[in-house]
Amino acid sequence: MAVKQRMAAPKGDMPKQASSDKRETIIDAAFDLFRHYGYRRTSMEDIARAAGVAKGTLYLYFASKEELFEAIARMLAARMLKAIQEAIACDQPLEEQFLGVMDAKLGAVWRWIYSSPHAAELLDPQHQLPDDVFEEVDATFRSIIAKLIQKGVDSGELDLHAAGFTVESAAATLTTAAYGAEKAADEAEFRKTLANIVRITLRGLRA
Amino acid sequence: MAVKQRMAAPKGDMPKQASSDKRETIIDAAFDLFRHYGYRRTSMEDIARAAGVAKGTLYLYFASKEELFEAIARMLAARMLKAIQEAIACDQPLEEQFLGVMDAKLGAVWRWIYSSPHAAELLDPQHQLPDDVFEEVDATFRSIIAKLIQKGVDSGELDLHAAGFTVESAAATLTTAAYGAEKAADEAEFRKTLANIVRITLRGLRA
Amino acid sequence: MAVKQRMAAPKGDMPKQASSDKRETIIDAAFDLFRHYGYRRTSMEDIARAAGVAKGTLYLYFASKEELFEAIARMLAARMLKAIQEAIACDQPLEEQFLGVMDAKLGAVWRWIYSSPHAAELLDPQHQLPDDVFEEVDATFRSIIAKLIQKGVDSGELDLHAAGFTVESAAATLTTAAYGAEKAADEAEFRKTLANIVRITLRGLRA
Amino acid sequence: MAVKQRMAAPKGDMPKQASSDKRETIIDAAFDLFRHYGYRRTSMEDIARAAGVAKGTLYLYFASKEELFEAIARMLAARMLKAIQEAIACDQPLEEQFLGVMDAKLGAVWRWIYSSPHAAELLDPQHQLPDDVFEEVDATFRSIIAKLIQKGVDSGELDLHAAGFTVESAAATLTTAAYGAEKAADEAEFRKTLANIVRITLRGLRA
DNA sequence: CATGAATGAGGCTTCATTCAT
DNA sequence: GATGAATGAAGCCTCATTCAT
Repeated sequence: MAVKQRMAAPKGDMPKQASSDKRETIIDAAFDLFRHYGYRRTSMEDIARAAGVAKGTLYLYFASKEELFEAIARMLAARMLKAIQEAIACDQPLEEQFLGVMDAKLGAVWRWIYSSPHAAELLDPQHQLPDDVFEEVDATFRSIIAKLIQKGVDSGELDLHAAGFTVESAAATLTTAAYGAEKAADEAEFRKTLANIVRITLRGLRA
Repeated sequence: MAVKQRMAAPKGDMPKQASSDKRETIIDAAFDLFRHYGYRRTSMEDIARAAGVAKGTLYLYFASKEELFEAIARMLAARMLKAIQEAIACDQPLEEQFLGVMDAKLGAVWRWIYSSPHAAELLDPQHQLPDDVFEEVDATFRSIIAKLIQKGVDSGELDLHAAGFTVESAAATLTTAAYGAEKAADEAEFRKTLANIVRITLRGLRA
Repeated sequence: MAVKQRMAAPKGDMPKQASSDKRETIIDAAFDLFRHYGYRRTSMEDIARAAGVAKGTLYLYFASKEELFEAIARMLAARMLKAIQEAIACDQPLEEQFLGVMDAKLGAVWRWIYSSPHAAELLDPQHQLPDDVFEEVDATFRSIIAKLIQKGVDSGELDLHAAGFTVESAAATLTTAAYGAEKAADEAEFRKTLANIVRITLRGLRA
Repeated sequence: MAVKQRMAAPKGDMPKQASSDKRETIIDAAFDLFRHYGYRRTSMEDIARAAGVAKGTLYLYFASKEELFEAIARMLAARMLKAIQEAIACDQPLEEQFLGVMDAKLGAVWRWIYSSPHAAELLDPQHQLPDDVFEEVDATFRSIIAKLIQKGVDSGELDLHAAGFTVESAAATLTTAAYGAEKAADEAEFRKTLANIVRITLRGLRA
């Protein structure tokens, strides 16, 4: 997975590249094992073997098993943020945009976490994730959802007043309802359920 | 196994009580510790101490740590089933009944599981719960939701056709959306979120 | 297994009988289990169940698991002693008598101990058998063998002098050689091997 | 696995030695303890302490207590095989050769196993030794005994026909009779008893 | 930087023995 | 005498982490 590059290093001044590679190699290997076997059942020994390095090497890049886990979480958060922001780039009908943003976030989580038989363990807050790891992701997500709702209100498509919601409470409710889709057993069901939830809730807010 | 005898105790001699309830004492202690510290971090030693018995005593009632965990799950399932069935006993407007049933199930889960910082671990399928432990609960729950929707359709309050749903898909969607409420941070938020989700989705199905 | 006899006890003065029965019931059950599963793998729980009594009852008859084991050994020693003494009662040719005595002792040991897959454990001196338990058996055995050899010398059938033996050393050697037969895998092999050893060693002492 | 390097150590720096021999150090320590205290009463903790390593280290070399035991057995089997093969190298009278081969095998067993007060436990088939561990040893032993008998027959020294034996049955009988010597209480007695058995049985087969 | 042998605390489970009833 | 629930010491094994090379 990690490609060694000895040739192109003229002096001795560029070990960052290889190092960075090794760091990612480890993260990838660990994430893969965590998803397949869970946090507990994946030993540092396993990770080292899968990454093709010695056990001690892991501790050169991560202070502990827990910190390695956190690094994975941070990587996932970054990917989700990017996906969410890309989802509103294209111009589409309101419902499609809702669906797109939600799939960008929830779908990513689903594919990375919930599709694993050990989803629960991976989400256990025992792994004291620094509070801010997913905070930015959530904030961005909710603000975009709120913006879309506002857009619907402005265009007259939605009528929060009739339903007794504010933009904020509507955004919170839609978001939360959508979370339920993560219970899905497979990706097809996930997509269908998410679409149904978006459709039914938007109907509830329609003018 | 041990028969409870509260009535026929003439004097104050009911030492049988403690012995009979030992199994429950252990379950309670274990559940408490699991919620507070998670499955992994709760040792059999801890449970024994909390239950006020010796370590070996635990094994008189449960063959292993895992089996003790399963006993807890079974107890919770039984309580939920009872709560769900009680929730439809009283006559109320449709939305209230939806809310009642959902709170009976999801609220129970929330209070028992998700309110714990270790909810995730407690739900980890690693603990291979016999497939049928929560099956009856889920089946009952979904069938009652479906019945309520049918009732709404019959009374003309709901119009699935306009929304493009069948009774089944509507029931599934409502149920799933409601699951999202379990993400709530505290019980007040849980109740409010659940109410919002029920309101907004029912509106989406209104005639 | 143990028959209760409540009727025939006129007063209250004869509990020795029943007690003694229970003691033997326990010994029988324990011996059976020890032979089948070995000392370690047989728990006091198992013995109690097999004997049809409660665990605590075992301790009314035997101070410890070890003492129960010793009681079994003592019982076996007594049976062997009886068998050995019976073996010389009948009049027969010298070789037959040798064979008879040896089979009485070694055969008994073989059937009771070595035929068990856990023979080794049952003979582990960890079970500190009081030194005298099998002492009398051995003494009787050797003295009878010595007597038979003397008889052979007196009748001119054996010639120890030519072979360079005394009665004692000859008795010891025959006895020891015969012990080897206990390596046999089944009783048929045991008998054949024992017969061969007796035949060949007696030939070695013939005039 | 680890290569020993005694020669090329210029200074006094041979720490490699200790590391390389750790496996053997553990085996030696464990064998010693097993002989003195038996398998059961020797804990992994004890072995680690005796070998001067940590408990976990034992598991770097042996997967379980049982496997450590098997490694000891294998080592003993190898040593016995070597001793047996060396015993027929030198040219000697028939009886001396018998004695030599038997002492090589039985004497080794006696010194290693039966001299321990826990011989029995060490031989308990509970420790499911792979069937072939001592198979080669036994096969070699018996085949050599048979060869020696054949040699005696060829030279006219032995006369199996008169005694009613074949080479095979004679070999089996001698071998088995010799096993009895292992009952000896100390090494002097063992040697004397073995010599007596060999002498008397060979006399039984003489022409 | 990299290695991997070594560590040892900690966890689950068993079972001989006790004792209140 | 008889019971069996309760005890708790002791045992085997795992694995995150360290450190000398």
